Amino acid sequence: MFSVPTRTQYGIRALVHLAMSEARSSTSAEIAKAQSISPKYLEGILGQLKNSGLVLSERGAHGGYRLAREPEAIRMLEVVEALEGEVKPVGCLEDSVHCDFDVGCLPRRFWSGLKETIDEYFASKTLKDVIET
Amino acid sequence: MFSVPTRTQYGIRALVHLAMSEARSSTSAEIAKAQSISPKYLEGILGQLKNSGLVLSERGAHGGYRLAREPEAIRMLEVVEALEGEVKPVGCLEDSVHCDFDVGCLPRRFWSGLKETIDEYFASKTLKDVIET
DNA sequence: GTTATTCCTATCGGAATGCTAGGAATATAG
DNA sequence: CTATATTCCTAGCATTCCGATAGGAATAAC
Ligand code: FES
Ligand code: FES
Repeated sequence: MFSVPTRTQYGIRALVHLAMSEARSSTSAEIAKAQSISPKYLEGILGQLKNSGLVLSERGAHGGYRLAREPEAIRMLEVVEALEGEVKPVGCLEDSVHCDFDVGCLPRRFWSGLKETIDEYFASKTLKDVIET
Repeated sequence: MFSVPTRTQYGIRALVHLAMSEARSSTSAEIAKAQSISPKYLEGILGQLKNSGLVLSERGAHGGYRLAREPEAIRMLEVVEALEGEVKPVGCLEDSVHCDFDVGCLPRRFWSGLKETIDEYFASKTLKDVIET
């Protein structure tokens, strides 16, 4: 249960790779090979990270990707939200949407607490924490 | 992200229903109607909860389901594991399985910490906590 | 033996996931 | 200016998973 999509796992591995080779920029193909990730698939993932402002890119020969900020300034919550959207255990956590449970929705608070717990974990970790064993 | 399958949501709603009507036993159809859950689908879910020893059942006329223990003795971790299996964010958390990341696997600890965080949340809540607002 | 119920197994449509393909845009090198 | 290296964009596809449904067998009460 709660399995993390490969998209997110790969995205994080890619960021780890970039963090380890800071300064110089790495190409998508290089990262894919080093991390055993399907090259074309990774291209799309890096695109997402770029659109979210987590990495910078340069096109053309000698192009590639590098981190937009230092690892300690990249919160993992940002990363997972960039890759898979907000953590939302159950759909009914949106405002004003309520299930039709007649006696009022008891599980709601339970799920809401779960979301907070997960969000806090992700928010408390930075990319630097991830690469430092 | 991290959306909880309806299977688990329904299972918990069913347990809540049973907890609210303790002592007397409720039929699957009755719970399904009260909770707006597909009746046949719920049958299977209750079967799982029964096989995990969380609810007791009686067959035949006047049969039905009831909690196997009091709500305060039912940890939510047991419930979610009964319904969806162990919380396992990434497959590589199993012992001795290691990804082929060449410089050693840095994200591993990150995922492991996530699993612990989620498990602790579920383990800290009982069914009684869920029904008490 | 009739009725109410749990229990078992099989199946199915639709959505999501993980991945692949092809090529356009863009930058560098020579 | 051309060849090359790279990001970027869009479409499509195979497989798996999810949520749900169907039919009926077993069992217990009355
Ligand atoms: S509002 Fe989510 S189960 Fe009720
Ligand atoms: S052991 Fe899981 S990503 Fe490496």
